[in-house]
Amino acid sequence: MLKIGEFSKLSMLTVKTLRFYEKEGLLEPASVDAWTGYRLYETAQLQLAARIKAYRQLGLSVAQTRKILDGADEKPILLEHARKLREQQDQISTSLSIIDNLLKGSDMDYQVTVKTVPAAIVYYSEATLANYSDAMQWIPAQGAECRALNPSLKCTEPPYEFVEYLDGEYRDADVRVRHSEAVVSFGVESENIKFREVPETKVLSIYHKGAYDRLGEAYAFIYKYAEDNGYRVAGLSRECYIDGVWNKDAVDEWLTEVQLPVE
Amino acid sequence: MLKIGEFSKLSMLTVKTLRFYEKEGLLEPASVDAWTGYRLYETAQLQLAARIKAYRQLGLSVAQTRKILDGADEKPILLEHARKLREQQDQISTSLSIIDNLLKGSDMDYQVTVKTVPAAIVYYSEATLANYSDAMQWIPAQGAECRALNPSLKCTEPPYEFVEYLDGEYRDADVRVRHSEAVVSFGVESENIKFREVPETKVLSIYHKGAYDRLGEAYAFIYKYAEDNGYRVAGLSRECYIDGVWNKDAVDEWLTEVQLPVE
DNA sequence: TGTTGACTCTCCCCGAAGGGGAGACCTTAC
DNA sequence: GTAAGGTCTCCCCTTCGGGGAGAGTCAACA
Repeated sequence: MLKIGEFSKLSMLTVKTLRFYEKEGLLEPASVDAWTGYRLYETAQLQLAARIKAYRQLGLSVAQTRKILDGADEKPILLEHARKLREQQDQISTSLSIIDNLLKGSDMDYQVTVKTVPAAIVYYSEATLANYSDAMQWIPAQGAECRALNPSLKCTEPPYEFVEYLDGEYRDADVRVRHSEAVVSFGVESENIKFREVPETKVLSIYHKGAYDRLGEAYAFIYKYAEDNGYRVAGLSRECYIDGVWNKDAVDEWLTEVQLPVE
Repeated sequence: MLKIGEFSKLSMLTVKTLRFYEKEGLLEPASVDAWTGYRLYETAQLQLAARIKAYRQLGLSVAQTRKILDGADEKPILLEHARKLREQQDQISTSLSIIDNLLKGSDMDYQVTVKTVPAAIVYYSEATLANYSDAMQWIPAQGAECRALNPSLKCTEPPYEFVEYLDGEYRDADVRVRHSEAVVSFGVESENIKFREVPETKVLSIYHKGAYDRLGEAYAFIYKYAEDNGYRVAGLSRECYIDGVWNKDAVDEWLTEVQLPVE
């Protein structure tokens, strides 16, 4: 019979851990001295301790380990665990490549985050604009037309409004655009205004501060970022106007989010 | 000014998380209504929120993120974090390959664990034995000789005693062996008995229960295991006799640990 | 004007897997 | 006899928020 400290040295589990495993029902001492409360282990229990240690080293939780020791089939538990480990591996690879990029490209103007944008019902309209600055007149007109068609239709709170560039490539004239704005339900359509449901979308997101003439850099950055870090582009990029001429006087306080659907 | 719920939707951070980040000094609301206590955020803070989110998605802790936001150089923090991530990756790869092995080889008699055996001072002696069963006489004789040379020298508590097979290959006759036993200090040597310090050693460990005639399977298993899972053998394997004829009558209660130094 | 439902506030407890330490008891050696 | 070291239980601590209670606030609807 071994006292807990001796068993600890032989099993390479700390005393704290042994007491914890007893509390969790993983590894009970062979006997407990009724008078002193000392835990007493047998050498034969080293085998069980090693088995527990092996499972824990694989990353299985105490609860999963207990299930297996209690006689559950270990196969599904191991398969599930392997799946989670592979997920973690992917996650770590992505993180590593992002860190590499951060360390290399010292001029990191943009911070990329991954979001999942929820599904939404939107009204939308498409147009070909002679140049970008026309958008500032065109977009409000779409909202006005929709409200004229559907006087009682509410936009979502908070608002979610975005513009997509349908050309898929950069051009500085005759830009094909689609404007969408989230609303609470479907409504009456017209030649110009249609409704549809935009599904939940995983996007890379960056914020651009300042005037729109440098938005191109943001696009270049996010596309390069997606490519460098193994994301597959899965849709048209979106521009969301958060702060702009309607609420900020200073141009360099304008804030625009650029979203790129991925995977 | 946005209420916490609106800011939460735009930033894709939960309300709980925003309050937590405020408490941690990561992201303070632009203002707090003195009367109601409501937190109010500005749209411009979405940029900061995105930055924080980006760091957190890389796996940086809140404390590290705060350091960076407080102006610390992010380069060393990122490098250190990348190192940790790579470590995790290695760990996960190993776990995955072990799980694969477990799932394939359905007859897993042995549970392998990784241990780090602490350094120790040992007395040791080497011999060539005609066959394995001679060991049962030879080993106690070494202990007796050492005690004769060093009457007051104590063995460590718990005892650590092991045998290495110096031939590096299996043979069933004329086996070259080295017996070592950990003691508390160096002592007087003889022709036969020498002292040395065994360094700390990382080993794979398995327990073998029962008679010694099947120990070969344990060796086969642990060597194959090391090879399959990317460990590099870094020394001679060791046999530690835990339970045996000296304290157990039943042969199938004998317990022997086989250790294989790796990496 | 009242009500109702949706937000928001603070405060407290919870997890996973033990680590650290206090205060009390036990064993063993000199 | 005593001093050192081992062991006991009990409590708090870690990370990053999640869940919920109880109370106060806000906005829309009747």
